[in-house]
Amino acid sequence: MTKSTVSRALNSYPDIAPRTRSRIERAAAELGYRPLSQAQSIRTGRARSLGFVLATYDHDSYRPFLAGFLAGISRSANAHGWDLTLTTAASPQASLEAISRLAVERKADGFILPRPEIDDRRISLLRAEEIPFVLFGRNDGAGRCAWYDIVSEDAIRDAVSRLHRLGHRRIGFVNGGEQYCYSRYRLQGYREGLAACDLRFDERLVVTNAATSARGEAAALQLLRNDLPPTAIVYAVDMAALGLYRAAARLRLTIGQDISVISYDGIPEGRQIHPTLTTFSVDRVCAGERLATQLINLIRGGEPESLRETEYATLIAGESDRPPIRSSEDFAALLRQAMSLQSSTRKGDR
Amino acid sequence: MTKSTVSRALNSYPDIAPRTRSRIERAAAELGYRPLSQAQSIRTGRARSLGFVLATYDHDSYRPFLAGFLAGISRSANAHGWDLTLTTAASPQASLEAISRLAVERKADGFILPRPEIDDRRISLLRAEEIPFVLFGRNDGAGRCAWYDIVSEDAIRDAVSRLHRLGHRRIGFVNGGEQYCYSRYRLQGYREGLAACDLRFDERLVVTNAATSARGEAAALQLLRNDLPPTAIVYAVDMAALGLYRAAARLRLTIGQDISVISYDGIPEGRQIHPTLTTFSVDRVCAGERLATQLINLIRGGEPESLRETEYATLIAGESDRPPIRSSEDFAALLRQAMSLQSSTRKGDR
DNA sequence: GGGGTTGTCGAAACCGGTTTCGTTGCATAA
DNA sequence: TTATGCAACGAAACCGGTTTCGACAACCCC
Repeated sequence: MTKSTVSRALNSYPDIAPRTRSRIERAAAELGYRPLSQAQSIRTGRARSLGFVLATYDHDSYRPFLAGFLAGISRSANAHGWDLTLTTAASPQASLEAISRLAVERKADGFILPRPEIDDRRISLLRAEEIPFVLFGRNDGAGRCAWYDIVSEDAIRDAVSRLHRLGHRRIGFVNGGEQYCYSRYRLQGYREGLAACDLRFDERLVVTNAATSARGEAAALQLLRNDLPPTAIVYAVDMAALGLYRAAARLRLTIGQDISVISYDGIPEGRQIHPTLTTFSVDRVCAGERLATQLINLIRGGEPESLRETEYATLIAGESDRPPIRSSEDFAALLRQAMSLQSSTRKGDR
Repeated sequence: MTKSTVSRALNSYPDIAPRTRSRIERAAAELGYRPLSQAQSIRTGRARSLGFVLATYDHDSYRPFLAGFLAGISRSANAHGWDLTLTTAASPQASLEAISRLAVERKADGFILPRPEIDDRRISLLRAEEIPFVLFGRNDGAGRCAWYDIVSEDAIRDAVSRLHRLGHRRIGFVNGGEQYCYSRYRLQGYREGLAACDLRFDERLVVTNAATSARGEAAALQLLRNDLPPTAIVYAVDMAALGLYRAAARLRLTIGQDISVISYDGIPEGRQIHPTLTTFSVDRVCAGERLATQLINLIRGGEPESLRETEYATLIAGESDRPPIRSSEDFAALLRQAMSLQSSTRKGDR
């Protein structure tokens, strides 16, 4: 019973007799023996660890989810006997360097990449170095990738339909960062929703690049300055939708009455704000779990094409979407009044 | 120039000639050579990695800070050539198991423990196993520990003084979780503040165990039901203070007029809510950096007693603390009216 | 019954380092 | 001049595993 026999038994080599193998396995279980991953690593090159680079320069929107997302990754990784090596990066360049560093130092055998961009340099790097990775989000242009994604286009489409059923006929859309792949899907969902309701696409009702509440507020004001303003707005990102609450407060508008909103993400603040936000919620814990599992399978030699999963967002009905209480024309008149009032009193503020 | 010479040169052994050492160092720099930590680990037992166990069962209050905190840890660790191994735990028991696991598998050489509790089982475990750790927060009962902490008692004391200067004479206090060490310090700060202003401590003005917005809301209602209610409340935790906003909205009170509030933490939501929250902000990035640096020094053999640092919270003045507009008696009358209105309309809500 | 497979395991090399020990050369003291 | 000591380095063992290779016995076939 030498260590070489033990090693081969535990790694399911074919040249170990079934009886020997089970004896070894039993003994290992009794002694609580688990091979040190570092020792394995120097021969195999595998660290049994997943890499995750947290981009601190990225907008805030996923921070509320961070704990849950990490919990999902960690839970799944631990279940397979793997661990999570985390590092942060303050710039896109630093992200790339962090990935390379973790890879050459063999601190991570593969990476989970959140929020893929259209031309994502992380993907080019990882592919060039032949390092396994999974995307949290699809990337159509990237070829054979493994990914997990929420079909946000479905959610946005349903949001439009839902508002239409409530009686809204001018429905705006505030999208997230254009560099991200998700914004294309969500815009597509918005267009699909309009088409399904026989509404015309009007580019004056669309604002993009709003993923923070400040941007979301500016976007709302921009939309509401339209000649024929929307009576409802679909936001692609919850954090931005919170900006609408601020804009509404400024203009003395009541959300759920003067203007409706449905958003996407499911941040906890949406349940606490008044009126509560109707939003499509994403299960980040589950996402983390699935991504970790997929990445481990990929590292073990799975085919990227077979490691693709999608999930649906679930509607959390709040109080922010109600039937319109007036026509778009009347709303326009009200807004003109509110905005002139707003600008004339602004200097007196504070 | 054998590998043993190189190893000793890079690890500053004394039996290497200065000339040889510098030659080796230069060559290593040119080739970009860095010893694999796994290979080192099997002989030295050190993984050059810090452990952090994220407690997902813990209340939400530090989630907004999580990214920043991790960024601080990661930045400092990387600067020293170390890495961060993260895992999550869904229960206190799971926390302990996660710590043991990471330690015996040598995935972490030491741990950063956030939010120490009065009788913290993590501390007993780590001490019993002789594993290095640093606390984010003091723990007077734990003996020779290294820690980094914000002197929150100073902040709370100053909050009381500030409200007193504004004219408030009935000042309530809503504390966080009693099991945590920090709540003792903050209560102490509250008492010091009262003493400095010649105000009497009145236990009816103190609520404890409120670290979430739901609890904070309930705490506010409890305080406002007093015969002589506070015209200002100091909250030990921002998340709980957000609950006061909800309570105020219910009771048709305007924060910064009918009631003032100063809180502690500096969560970003405080800047976005209306009126903006006056709060003492904690620099979590810096905390992470310092903690990681201290832990590395501790692992390298530093004395725990010499690895203790404190920092001050910085006041972020918002609009939530203003002079009282009426006496506590008048406020009590107003509240009685508001509360009866509230309870009679409650059934009609929604 | 002898030679070739096949199944099973031990021995040994190896991974990339660290650490101990022994050797060498040189300076110093006897 | 020779013994002594020390500085500086190489050789080799070691850490805890993995992987290759070879040995041995049992089995099969002719």
